[in-house]
Amino acid sequence: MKKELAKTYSPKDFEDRLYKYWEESGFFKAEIDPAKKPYTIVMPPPNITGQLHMGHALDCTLQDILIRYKRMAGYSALWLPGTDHAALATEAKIVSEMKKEGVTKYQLGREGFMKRAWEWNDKYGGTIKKQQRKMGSSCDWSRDRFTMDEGCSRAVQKVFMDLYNKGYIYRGERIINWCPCCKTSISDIETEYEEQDGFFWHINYPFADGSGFVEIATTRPETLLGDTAVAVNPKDRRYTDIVGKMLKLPLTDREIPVVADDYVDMEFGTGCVKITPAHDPNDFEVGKRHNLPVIHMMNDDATVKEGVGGRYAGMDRYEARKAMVKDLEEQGLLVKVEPHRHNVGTCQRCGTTVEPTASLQWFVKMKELAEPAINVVKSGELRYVPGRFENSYLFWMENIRDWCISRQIWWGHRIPAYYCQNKDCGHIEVTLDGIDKCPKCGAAMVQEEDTLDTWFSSALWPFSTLGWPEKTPDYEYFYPTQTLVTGYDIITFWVSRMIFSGLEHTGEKPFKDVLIHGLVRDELGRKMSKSLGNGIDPLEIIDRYGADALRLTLVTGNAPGNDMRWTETKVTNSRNFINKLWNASRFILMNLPEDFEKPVLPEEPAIEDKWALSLFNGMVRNVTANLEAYELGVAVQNIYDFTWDIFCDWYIELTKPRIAEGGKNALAAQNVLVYIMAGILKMLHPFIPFVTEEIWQSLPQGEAESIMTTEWCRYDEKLDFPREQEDFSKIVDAIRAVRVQRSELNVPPSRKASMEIETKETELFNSCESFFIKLAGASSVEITEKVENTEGKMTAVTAFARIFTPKGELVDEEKERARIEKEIAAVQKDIDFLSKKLNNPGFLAKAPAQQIENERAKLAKAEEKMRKLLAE
RNA sequence: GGGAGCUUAGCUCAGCUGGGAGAGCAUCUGCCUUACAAGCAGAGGGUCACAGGUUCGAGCCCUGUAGCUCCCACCA
Repeated sequence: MKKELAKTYSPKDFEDRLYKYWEESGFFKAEIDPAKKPYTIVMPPPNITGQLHMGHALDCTLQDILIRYKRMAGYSALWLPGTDHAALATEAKIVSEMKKEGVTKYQLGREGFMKRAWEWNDKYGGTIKKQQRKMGSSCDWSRDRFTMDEGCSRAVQKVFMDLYNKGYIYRGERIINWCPCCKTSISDIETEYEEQDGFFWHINYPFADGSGFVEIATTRPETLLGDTAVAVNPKDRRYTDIVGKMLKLPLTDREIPVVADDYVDMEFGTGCVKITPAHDPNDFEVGKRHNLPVIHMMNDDATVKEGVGGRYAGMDRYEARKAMVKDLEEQGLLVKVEPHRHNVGTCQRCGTTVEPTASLQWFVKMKELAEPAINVVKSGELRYVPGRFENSYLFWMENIRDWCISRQIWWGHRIPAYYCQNKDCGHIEVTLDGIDKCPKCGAAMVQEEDTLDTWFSSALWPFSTLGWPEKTPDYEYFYPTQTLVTGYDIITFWVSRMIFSGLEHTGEKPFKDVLIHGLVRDELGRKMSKSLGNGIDPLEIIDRYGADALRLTLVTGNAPGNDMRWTETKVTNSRNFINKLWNASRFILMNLPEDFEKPVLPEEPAIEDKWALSLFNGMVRNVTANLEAYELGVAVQNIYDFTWDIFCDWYIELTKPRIAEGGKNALAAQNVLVYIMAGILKMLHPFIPFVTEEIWQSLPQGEAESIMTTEWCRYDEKLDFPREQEDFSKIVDAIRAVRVQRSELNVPPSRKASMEIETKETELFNSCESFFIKLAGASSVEITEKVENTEGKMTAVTAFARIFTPKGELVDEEKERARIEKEIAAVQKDIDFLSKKLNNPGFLAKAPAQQIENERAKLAKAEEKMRKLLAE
């Protein structure tokens, strides 16, 4: 005997227990099985600084749905979990934690700091995994990985070597974005621009020969200290004669030339631009073209440098700005100050205004690597879902710039490059084995202090986690993966880099499909953020409504790639649906005979059974097709509609008379009920795994103990009953029509009424008479035959019923008349519409035959209905 | 400046390859009908942003306009 289902749905009572059961049973573990096809998803690794937020919850839910579905559909499904060391983000957190203790990372030293960082990982790396378990994630924890574990690190080193040897990695001086707070370079995409109110300072630079001034305009006057030229446009008539002249750089004793360069926009500002090659990307390029010196005027912490800074040396950049502007004003060189709104780059991690700085960094040459990554998407071999995200991906890839991969932080993969300490030799050796003597001159070698951009390791995630560069059995079987699920916000950061890395290093695309989802926003459509404090904690929702309700909410009514708003009512809707499922199961179970073992469909099912089975069968087909198309929202809607509208509202009600009657008929109905219920549970299991398992284990379904290990329902031709489906839908329509009448005539359900039904299909209606009594409140039903239409053929029939009081009078004749007239008008409108269409020669000539046939049938039906109405 | 998306019922959103507009919530009416009031039976509510075009036929395809959102680039 199966265990009994609790009276009320209370997810807390079973979710944790079931997760433990699944995990202990090893159901999440993917086996290498040559008889099965692999289906692999690698989980986007959350940061070890992370707490589960709604974005994770959504990400998690989508992946788990796909994995559970594919697992049931017969694939060897691997969902590989892991975490990301999140270099900069983690280091920033640790540093600020240390700050509270009054310790700096330099006091600890590199080794000490790394030790502390690993301790951090031990402490926090696991929290998000625990939270993912609460979500019901069926990932294979035995294959759990970390971007800095041994295998992933080896892959990183190997990739660095390979790229270096192929000439893709180089070291060079470029303008990078420097964060003075994190004291490291950050990549372009880690820089966020925000509009800020600033000023435009107009400053006169005097000519060295004392012949007047050139007026320049700048938003960052302090960078004047690094100026090495002033540029004008060569086509600018105003300035042709000053090109080549020397200027005296204010506040310094340096002289700088006027150069001509196309980069200068004549229309903007004064048409004269101060050139600071060390602190502006455009100026850097101008400087290269004109062989200008590169003068750094700032230290790592954005204070003014000793030596070039004169009396401003040691001041903070903003302090220096103030002081310099004041001095310029006193010297009469400040022309004017205009308010100016402009975009300022800030650090994604800490929000500090970044300082563009020329510096020696490691880069990956991207142009050639991007090429195959572009082609693989253009050719359709690798697909984004929805496809529109291919545009932004391709745009980025086609305009890609070299990737600055070195970071001046400690937490991460240290670059395996070694520098000869002999200045005259200067040899650089890149090696995985370490080296302490220069192979050229024998002097000591010292390893690069910098570490790699965190995305350098996550770019390898789909294959490094499967054992690459070793050709492990996992790698051979599970790679390339099938689907990558992630938000559109990290397409450039991550997805694009995985694609080119996969192609370059494994020769294969790392995945076939990229399923993109949107953001979960708050009720007002704002991004959920810590600063706004508008985030909803998934764990709190789980606590209040259960993980299933949360999961269902996150997929319902949402199309791929679209943002969704979080509202509490959506969760209650989800919970209500699950509750409905729970109670339907309880109804089925409470009436089942003790010895019921498993559902066996009756030899000759009743018409309503066939109707329900046929609709169920169609639902299975639709849901499967939608899952295959990643239309998870539509898929779940299909099941929702069938379960609530067809199964609960109609079919269960229809079986009640038979069940009350008992015996053979009852048993037939119960078999169908259990059969369909089991099917619904399976179809819903990927979406709401816990409750479906809990019910499954109480249901005598005759299959596996865990629903996780059962086989996905397939469309079954034997369950297709088009004839009965159509016939019985007429009964349903007729009952609905009676209900409408009752409602409009204010006849309460308790007041039984006698009914006259006119129909051509007397046999059908006679066989279904009992349903009118049970579901339409009929005290008696009289079915009379309506004979043929003009052509003598049977047409589709709408039954026409009239309700009488127990005494036999028509209920409320006046209202009834009004109702009929209203209906006549409606039907007339239909007829007009349809006949107009069918009299349109263009339609008849060009529309598909099937379409014309459909319209004809509809017209005939409407006309039939009209005749009946007029007969009243 | 470049690109993408959105605009459908009071609200939040679906609507697949073009064939008489859908769901949930909210509103209104009536129901404690022995699985479920976290429920049941009904009802009302839409010029599918606007203007053109293609088509026998457009929420859907094309062009343009307006408003909103996001991404990328960033002029000193």
